[in-house]
Amino acid sequence: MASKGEETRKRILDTAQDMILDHGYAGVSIDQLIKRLGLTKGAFFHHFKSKGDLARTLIRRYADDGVQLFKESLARAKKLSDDPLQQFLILIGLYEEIFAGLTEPYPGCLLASYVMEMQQFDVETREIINIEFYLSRRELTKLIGQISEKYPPNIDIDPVALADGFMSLFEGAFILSKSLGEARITVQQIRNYKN
Amino acid sequence: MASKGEETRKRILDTAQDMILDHGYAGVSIDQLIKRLGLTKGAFFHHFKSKGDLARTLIRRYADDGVQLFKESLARAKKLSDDPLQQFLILIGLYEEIFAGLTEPYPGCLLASYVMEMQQFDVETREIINIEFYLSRRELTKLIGQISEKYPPNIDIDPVALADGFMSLFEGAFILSKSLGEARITVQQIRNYKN
DNA sequence: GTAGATACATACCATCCGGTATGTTTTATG
DNA sequence: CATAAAACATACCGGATGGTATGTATCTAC
Repeated sequence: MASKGEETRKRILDTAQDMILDHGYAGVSIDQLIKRLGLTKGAFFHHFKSKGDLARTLIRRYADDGVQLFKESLARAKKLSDDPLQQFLILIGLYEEIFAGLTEPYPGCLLASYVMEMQQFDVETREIINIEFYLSRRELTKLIGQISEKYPPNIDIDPVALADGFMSLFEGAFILSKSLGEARITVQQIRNYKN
Repeated sequence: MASKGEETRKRILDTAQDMILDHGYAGVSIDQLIKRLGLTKGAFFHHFKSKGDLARTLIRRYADDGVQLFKESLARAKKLSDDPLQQFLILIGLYEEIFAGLTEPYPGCLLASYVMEMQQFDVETREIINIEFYLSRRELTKLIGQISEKYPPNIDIDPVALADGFMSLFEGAFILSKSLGEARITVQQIRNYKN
């Protein structure tokens, strides 16, 4: 079992993430955060040496979780099919499942949230964001490349642009869903787009 | 010609928008803003009665400009063709032109920026954002509906979902372009998606 | 030209902010 | 059970923040 300290640290991270997705990073003060947690300044600064440290830790965790989820999902997809197109469709299906299971107050993407106030963060934090996007792009491009090799499209395509398009659709859906309430359909819509 | 006061007011709005797109709304203080403008507190609070007033005015202007641009572009498209599909493609082309003309430090969308710290704003400000998205969705849905009537698709589609998909792609492209530098290709990519 | 409105500047304030110094309690370990 | 480290609490600080009160210059209209 996790020690008391680690548990508190996790609680801080979780609550901070919730609040940042609603108010933005600069819009969340440490005072507000610890008040909601029922903690004190001493407790917070015992776990994080600054607010920027919290921001870095938070986005690193988010990015790492995202990478792991992608790896696991891709592994599952590869186990279920040898065909790259089928793998891609399964992959999307798995993500669809996850987002369909989420309750109404739609969370949003922490990466996008950070990007919107990029200049607020130090270089290291910004680097984490960039790496995450480049990584996603690379993996998606690889998959799409495999698909277009096996199923030569009638029009010539740019796998990188297609990967970007997919990611854009993904991130944009978060924005819409937040302002309109629900847009999970969009994720499902992607499947129609593929051919 | 605009009076001196109106000019200053416009300068405040323009500079504020620039700064908010880089630092987020909460990340921009009035002190920082007026310092960059070479103004004083008195000047600012003469033009806006609070920071929230600035936020509201700013997003209203942005939304109104967006609506007008859409109307003008659609009118131009309708003048150039009677076919709804062609109109849609021309419309996209016009937007593509605009974004292709922008210089490297990619601005971003103020609406998306606000959405990321939605709880920071009063109900009226949030309402402006919601209305803007609903309006865009309605207009796009109408257009797509006309297209699918004239060119019955081989799979049955949901015009609303397609409109959402388009908007998502649009908004998401802003995020990617901001974190990776350039993604205007994505806009062009949309054209391939249509058929 | 002068009265009033508009457009700014100056000085100030209460509160909040991130951060620190220092204390107290709890927990793990020998 | 003693002890030290870890986990938290309390109290405080300098500066930033949004906002106000009040003054002054500039412009406009009669």
